[in-house]
Amino acid sequence: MPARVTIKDVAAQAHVSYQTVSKVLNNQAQVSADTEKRIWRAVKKLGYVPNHRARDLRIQRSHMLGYSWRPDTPNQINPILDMFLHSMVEAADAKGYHILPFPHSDPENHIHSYRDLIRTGRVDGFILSSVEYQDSRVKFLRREKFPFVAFGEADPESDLFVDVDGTAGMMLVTQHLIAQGHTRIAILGWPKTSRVGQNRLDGYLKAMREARLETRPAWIARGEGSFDFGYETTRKWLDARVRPTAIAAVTDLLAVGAMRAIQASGLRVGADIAVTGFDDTPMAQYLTPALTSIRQPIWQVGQQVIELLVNSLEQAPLAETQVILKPELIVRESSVGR
Amino acid sequence: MPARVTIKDVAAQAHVSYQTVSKVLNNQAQVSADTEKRIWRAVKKLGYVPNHRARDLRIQRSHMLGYSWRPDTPNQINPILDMFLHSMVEAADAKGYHILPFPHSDPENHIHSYRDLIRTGRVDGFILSSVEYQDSRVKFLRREKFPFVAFGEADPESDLFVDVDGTAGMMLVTQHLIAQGHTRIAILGWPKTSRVGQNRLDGYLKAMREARLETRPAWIARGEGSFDFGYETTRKWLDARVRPTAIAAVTDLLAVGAMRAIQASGLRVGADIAVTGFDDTPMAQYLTPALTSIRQPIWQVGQQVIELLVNSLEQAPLAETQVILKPELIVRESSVGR
DNA sequence: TAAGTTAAAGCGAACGTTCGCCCGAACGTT
DNA sequence: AACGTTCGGGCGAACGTTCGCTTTAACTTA
Repeated sequence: MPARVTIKDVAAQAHVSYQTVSKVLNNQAQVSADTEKRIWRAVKKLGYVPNHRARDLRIQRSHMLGYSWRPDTPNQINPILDMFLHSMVEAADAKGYHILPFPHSDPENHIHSYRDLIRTGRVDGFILSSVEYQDSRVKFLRREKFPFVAFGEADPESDLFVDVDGTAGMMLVTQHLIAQGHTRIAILGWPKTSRVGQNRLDGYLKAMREARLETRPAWIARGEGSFDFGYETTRKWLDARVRPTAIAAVTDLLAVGAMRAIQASGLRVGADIAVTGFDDTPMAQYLTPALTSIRQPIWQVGQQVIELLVNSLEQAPLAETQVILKPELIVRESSVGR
Repeated sequence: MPARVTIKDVAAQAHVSYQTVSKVLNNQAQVSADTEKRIWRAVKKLGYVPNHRARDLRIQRSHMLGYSWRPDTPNQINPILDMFLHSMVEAADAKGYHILPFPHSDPENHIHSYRDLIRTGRVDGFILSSVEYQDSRVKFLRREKFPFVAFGEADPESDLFVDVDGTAGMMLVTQHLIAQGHTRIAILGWPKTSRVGQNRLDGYLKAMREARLETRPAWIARGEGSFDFGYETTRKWLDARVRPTAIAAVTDLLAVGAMRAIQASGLRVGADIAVTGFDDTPMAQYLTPALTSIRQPIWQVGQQVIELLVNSLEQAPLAETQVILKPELIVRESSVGR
């Protein structure tokens, strides 16, 4: 490990006091063009880079943004994480910040991690994902007046957030099915406690209402977003006297379960019964038939989240405090060819 | 934001000098039981937590471990990232460290990011993944004598690394196919430049040799690990005069391509031609038929990587410097039922 | 010419720790 | 009684910055 080159080395090289070097570096300087030039030359020559540890201590900021994500249940991956994290890391880097991922413990000890990171001065702000109704993290951070941005609608009144319009997404899907001539459309949804699930369901309901189509309570299923729930529910629907001709799922995994159930009963997905997913998981395109789904603009979400957070940290004027992005419909074989 | 409570506040509360508090906190103390008790009580009462920024500056460490991963090519996800990162984050946390993910730029400017993180004192060490032959990062860090651990075999002579035995994995798969009665087994592999790809191919070759089965050059395909390559290559094999009865792929995605080609030509995967993948991507279990694959012990890799790195940073004795883990065969429908 | 104004750069202090050295008291030894 | 040891704890300094105040010199202005 080579000897560190500090601001004092640069100062010596340029024949000025080290504080003057600091001024030039943060260009808040009253400095003659000549000395400025000398200083920059010295910086270049010695390959000086400011030491973040010292800088952060002095200015009482860490330039770190905390992020923790929900650990996956064993068989469910988080297809979004990769791109989301990558997007945030890049956006943060461009603004001189870094992302600090930390363990997402159970809701009980949850707040602990947040509190500790604040107290130890590790982070300047947080990014929250999977925000639910009455989220304890939101409450805590708001109480502490500590900066954060949520991915997912937090409190419309006061908080910063970025969200993808799930209602619009589900409307897109439902309208697509209707355009294909379907009228008997069932939905595989999430529990009522899920904010995201509720939004998506609303989109389905709205599209159905606008098309003046009947929604049967029996065709609105709510459960966990698992393969099994999709499979079993679909089986029941297939066994019923009147079958739906299309099934819209709020998750790709649920859709896969539905597809399997349909295929197991000898019917063809797409031709006999249309199926759609949500999230456009990577596997969607590789299923047989390939799954129609809704793609979220995750990269943009990451960029926006960081933009909002950094601007608020640096007291920059916020053009907008709440960003709602539109998702995109990806039509594949599972919902056409009737 | 509540006023920070510093070590001096604790000292005042306990009626000692603040340096004494520091000693107690780092229990390198010559302190009477009485004062020690007083100090701890004060710490509790005030809810004191040491400020990491200041501590890190003083001791010249950051307790951060840098990690950057290869950004995904658009259609390929990194199913491993989620669990790997999570595993590392947890392991690091347990030892008082944090993971710092940073942008993985193109190989050219690549080293820049590493150098900057070192110079600015942001990190104490690095975790490298996707290590290839003649990896420039490895060369650089070795030259700088900066601590790092590789996921993937680096230099057996000198470096710390954790790897999953790809050769063993591919042997497992090949032997499984042989046990199912297959003798004409083809392999979908990666280019020669890929270290991982070479290891896996070796496993196939070894298993075939041990079983005294013939390996035809035409049945050893090498290309990028894409769906298309799997699809096209398989089509060619199917059109040939003599067909393989089983196809082992070094990637799930390649296997999916193969499955599609087989199904497109009216054959049944499993019953007519067996297919196996590698990595046990989450989608593997949801394909029809479900895909036999090899699961890597990613969680353990993450734990071991951190263990190695932290121990080497803290000069702790290293029980082992190079860890090779065995993968696990997951048998599903795509390779049975002949 | 004296006073006032401005530009350039220096200087001390502080951020919150840890580290190593020093000092005094108590104790035991010859 | 004088001397060495040990223990408990205090003190100054340092890590590498940034911040705000002060000083010096040069330039205006009346």
